[in-house]
Amino acid sequence: MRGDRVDHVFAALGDPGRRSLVEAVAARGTATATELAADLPVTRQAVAKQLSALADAGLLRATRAGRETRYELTPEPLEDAVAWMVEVGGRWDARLAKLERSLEERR
Amino acid sequence: MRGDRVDHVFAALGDPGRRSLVEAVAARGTATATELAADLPVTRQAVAKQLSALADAGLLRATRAGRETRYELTPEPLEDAVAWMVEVGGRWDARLAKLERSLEERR
DNA sequence: CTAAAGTGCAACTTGCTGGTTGCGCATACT
DNA sequence: AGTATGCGCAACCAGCAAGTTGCACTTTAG
Repeated sequence: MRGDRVDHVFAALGDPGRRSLVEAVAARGTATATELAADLPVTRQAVAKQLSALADAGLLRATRAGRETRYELTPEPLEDAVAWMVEVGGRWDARLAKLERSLEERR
Repeated sequence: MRGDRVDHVFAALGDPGRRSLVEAVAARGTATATELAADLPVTRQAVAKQLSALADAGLLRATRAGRETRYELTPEPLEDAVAWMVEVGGRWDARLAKLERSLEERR
């Protein structure tokens, strides 16, 4: 069921640190834990844990290449989250309603 | 800053209980803490706390009428969250990119 | 006027979660 | 071969956040 997946997505995106990690990965296209940790005031393991959590939520995909593991964005779950938002808010907000229609066109 | 607001929104929606509260309020149009708590296995105060948190995030609006406080949905912050998602995922996902354009039209 | 309904505030408990440190293992460099 | 780099796992710590209980305050009802 999809509602379950949305749960994980929102939970994952709930943490500001994880959100900025998603942004960073999206900006670079691909990244490793040590790369990202270099620009952050936290340990590599902390970043690795968060990346792992994001991967569990389906937002990132991990690919091991040699001795490094590169992460890349998998934006499909974001669609589900967006769908939830426009579904809940669509009746109460004109712009969200418009997006809702725009989303349903493609179903 | 609006990114700050998005932070609060995602944090608020990160909790499954709060998300279902938002759904419940949206479904009823308007609701009070005791009303919602009646259908849940938690205390009224717990619900009240969550509603208060959602109100702080800007997702709900509280209106005191007599001895009861009714909450209603204010979906504007959802737009910001959607905007963040399509902005991050737009380059990697055709459907999100389409939504991004659809969103920018209205700016 | 008295009782009940509805709410808010505050203190306390508890489980989760993000972070750290300390390893051990695999892969690349020289 | 030997060293350095990168990663994952596990244990541990500290803070937060969700929930509960208890109480006081206001508004409606009888």
